[in-house]
Amino acid sequence: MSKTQKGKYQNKNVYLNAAFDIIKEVGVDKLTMRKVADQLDVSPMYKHFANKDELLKAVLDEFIARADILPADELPWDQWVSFVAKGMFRALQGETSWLPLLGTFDVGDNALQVTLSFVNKLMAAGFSFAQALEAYLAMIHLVIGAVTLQSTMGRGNQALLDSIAGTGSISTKQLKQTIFQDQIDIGLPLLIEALRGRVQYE
Amino acid sequence: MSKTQKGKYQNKNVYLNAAFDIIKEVGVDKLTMRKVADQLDVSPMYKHFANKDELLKAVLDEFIARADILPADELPWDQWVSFVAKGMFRALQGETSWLPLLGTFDVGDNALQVTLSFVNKLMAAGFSFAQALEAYLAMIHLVIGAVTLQSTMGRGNQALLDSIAGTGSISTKQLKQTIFQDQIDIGLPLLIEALRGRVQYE
DNA sequence: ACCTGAACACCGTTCAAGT
DNA sequence: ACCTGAACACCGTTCAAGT
Repeated sequence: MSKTQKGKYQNKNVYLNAAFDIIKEVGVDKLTMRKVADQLDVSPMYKHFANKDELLKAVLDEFIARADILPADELPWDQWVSFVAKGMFRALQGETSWLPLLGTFDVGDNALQVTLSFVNKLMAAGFSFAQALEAYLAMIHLVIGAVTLQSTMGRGNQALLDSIAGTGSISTKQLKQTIFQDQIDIGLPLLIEALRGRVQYE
Repeated sequence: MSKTQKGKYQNKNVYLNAAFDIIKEVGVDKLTMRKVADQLDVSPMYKHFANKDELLKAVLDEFIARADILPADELPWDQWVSFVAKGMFRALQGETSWLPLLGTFDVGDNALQVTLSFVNKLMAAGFSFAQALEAYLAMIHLVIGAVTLQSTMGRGNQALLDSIAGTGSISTKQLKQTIFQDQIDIGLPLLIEALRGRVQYE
C-alpha cells in the first residue's frame, strides 16, 4: 500500500486481473460489470473505467501483451511473419469472444508495439515502408478472418460437407482435410508467396 | 391468406422483414425480440424461432441472399474473384454489426450457394477442387478481417498515425493513403497474385 | 472524498392464464 | 390450438444517500 493510496481499490490492475479471471471462466461476452464488482467485493460500479467499453479496451490491450507473440529477431522474415500470424491465431482461438471487439476499439499501446516490430522486421528484409505496413494489415485480416471461421468449420457443418461432396470432384476424406485444417494455414502460405514475389522484384 | 393459414402470424417472412426494418434503424446488435414483437403488434414472443439465435441465423442467410454479390459468368476468374470479394466487403461494411455472427452460426442455404458458385468458377479456370475451396476460404478470411479493421482505421486513430510517423520512413500523406484506403484493397491483390502463380504451374 | 446499493430502463426467456 | 402479458433472472448505468 503506497502512501498515496486512497479508497478501497485505487489500483486499476486489480480490476484488470479480476476481469481476466472472469473471462477465463465465462468468456468475454459474459463479462459483466457486476461480476467484476462481486469478485472484488465492491459496489457496482466504482469507476476506474467510465463504462464497460473502457474496461474492455484496457483488458484487450493487456490480452495482446500477454499473448507475447513476437518471435526471436534472428528468423528470416517469412518465418518471422508466419510465427507472428500463427501466434495471433492461437491466442485468439482460445478466446474467440474477443473477436467482436477487435473492430470496435482503437489500438492500445501493446498492439501498437506489435505493429511497429512487424514493420521494422520487413523493412530490414528489403520491403518498403508501405509494403511492410500493407503486409501487416493483410496478415491481421487473415488472422481475424481465420479465427472467425474456425469455430464454424470446426463444428462439423454437415450441410456444407454434404452439398460440396455432391459436386463429386473430391473424396470426402480430401474435403475434410481441406476444411478441418487450421484456417490460418489456408491463407497464410498464399500471403507469404505473394510477399516473396514482391520483395524480389523490388 | 392461404387456407392453411392459422394464427395471427403464421408467415416467417413477416418476422424476417420486421427484423430487417429494425436492423436498418438500430443495427444488428440492438435488435431485440421485444422490438420485433412490438413492430408486429404481437406479444413477446410468439415463436417461429425457438430463440433469438434462430431468428438471427435466418436473418443472416436472408442478408446474404439480398447482398446479391455473384457477378456475371463471363468475367475471367481473377476479375470474378475480385468482384465477389469487393461485393461482400461492401455489403458487410454497411452492416458491421453482422460481423460477430459470422463465426457463430452454421452457413445457411444462400451462403452455401455462393460457396458452390465460387468453387465452380475457379475449377472451370483450371484450379483443382482443393485449390478452389482454399481460395474461397482465404478470400472470406480477407473480407471478414478487412471489414473488421475498416471501422477502426476509418476512425482516424491518431495514436497509430503519430507513432508510425515517428519512424520517419514515410510522409504522413503516404501513410494516410496506406491506412485509409479500403482495407479489402490491401490483401485482395496479394491473394489474386498468389492464386495466379498457382494455377499457372498446375 | 469515497463508496454504497437501490433504482431505472432495458434484455431473453418462460409459463400460467385466457380465448 | 393459439396467443397473451406478467414474471424471472439478468444487464449497464445513474445517483441520492451514507460514512
